Amino acid sequence: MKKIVRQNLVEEYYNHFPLTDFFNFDITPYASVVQFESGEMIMQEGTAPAYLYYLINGRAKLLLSHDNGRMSLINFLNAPCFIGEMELIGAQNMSNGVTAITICTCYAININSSRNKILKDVKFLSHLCLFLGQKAIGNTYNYSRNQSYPLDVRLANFILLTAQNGHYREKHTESSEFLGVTYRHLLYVLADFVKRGILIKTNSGYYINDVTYLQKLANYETDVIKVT
Amino acid sequence: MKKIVRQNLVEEYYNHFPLTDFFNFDITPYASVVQFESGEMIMQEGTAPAYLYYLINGRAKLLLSHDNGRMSLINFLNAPCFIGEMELIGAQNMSNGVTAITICTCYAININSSRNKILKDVKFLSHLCLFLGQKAIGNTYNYSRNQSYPLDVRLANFILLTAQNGHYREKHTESSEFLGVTYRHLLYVLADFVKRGILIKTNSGYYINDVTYLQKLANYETDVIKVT
DNA sequence: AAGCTACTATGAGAAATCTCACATGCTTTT
DNA sequence: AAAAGCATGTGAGATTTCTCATAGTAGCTT
Repeated sequence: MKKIVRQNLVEEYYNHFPLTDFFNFDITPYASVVQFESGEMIMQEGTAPAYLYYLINGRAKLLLSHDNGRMSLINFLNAPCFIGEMELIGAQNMSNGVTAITICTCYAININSSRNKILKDVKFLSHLCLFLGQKAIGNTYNYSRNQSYPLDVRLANFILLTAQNGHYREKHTESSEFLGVTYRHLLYVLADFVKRGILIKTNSGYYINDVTYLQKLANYETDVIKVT
Repeated sequence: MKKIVRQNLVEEYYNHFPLTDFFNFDITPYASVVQFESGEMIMQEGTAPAYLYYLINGRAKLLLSHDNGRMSLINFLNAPCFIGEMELIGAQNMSNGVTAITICTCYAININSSRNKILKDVKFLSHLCLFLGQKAIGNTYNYSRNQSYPLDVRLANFILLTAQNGHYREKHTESSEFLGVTYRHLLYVLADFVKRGILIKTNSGYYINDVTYLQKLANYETDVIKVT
């Protein structure tokens, strides 16, 4: 986590993403602008987070570790989005793990010093309710949408979400678990993508050769498929 | 919607489910206790709801109608649970449809007269955040759990959720859509359940012959399945 | 009465997906 | 150095699920 201190840069963020509008009191003494590198851990699972983050730029993933020490990907977090809000309001006792996929720029709000003020701030609570509500709606939409689609569609989505610089390099074991299919089958479909010229296999993963087609697949409209 | 007026009954509800604890002001002038019959519409889709409900007993289903006039089942609502909270906070402009599955007892809070007070009440907003957060967590858990399981498991769950008095009588077209499988395949699996003696076909639906087995299936533990 | 739509129902073959079995390479443990 | 654990890869056969085709029934329309 790198704190951004260049004053003019910080001001610019505040201008574009007016965090101050979320609170009835002055939040700036408690907040700073921070950045996480791609792959860096934003929240460690099981620990009580010290900050409430508000992701203003970037993409992260939400992880859950099982008893056997395995990690599984639960969901993606896209800006703009709170991180750590569940723990803050106590909906969750143990925090989930969150890792940056791309570079993530966030407001970091120190909880310890401001918790009482925050949790009694009508403006903030309203915003949080709205955020949680919309997230729930989005999730529901996504889930019910996903469930109907065969793996190639979901995989296309997944690749687009996790790839960086046109390069997909997730572990097959983790992907297959997240996508709810067998490792074996995932490999079949990946091989099929390669055969179709959508992906190109590299020694460290897969290179996206035909983004357009991948996007078409991901957006999945019956018509599109019929044509293919 | 039937309003419950017998004073001692109303008091009993308030004692068991202290709605008053959700607010910093006295909500009772705005609230009443109401009951919906099984199958009765609790919220009509597309209309601005007049009440915020808090379901204290019963089970309902959340519906969404498509452009073509078709309804699809999105989710189940189990007590205790808010109904209409998304519309209240403005996370959703058009309300979803909600229909009672079993008899549903709710607190009905008149929105028009109390909206301003409610939306500025810290206590209520905190509770709502907590509710929304926990619901989101539950949903996520459910969805990621479901996606991995074959139809028989999900169907077992679905039957248990929708059946009344041991009788399952959903329309196959709607069920198959909700479960994300073909009509054809749903019938196969239902037929299989009948063959296995779990269900018994009646002229109006299916009678649950072996609840225990259905529950085992629904809870799906690898061990259980291995044995079968 | 004929036609239309929607739900139910069943059969047969195809496609998607799973299970199991086995081989390889890379790390970590012993 | 051997053993064990884990991710990758591939093959073959089994199971689940889909597609398509066909029919019957009920209600509604014309």
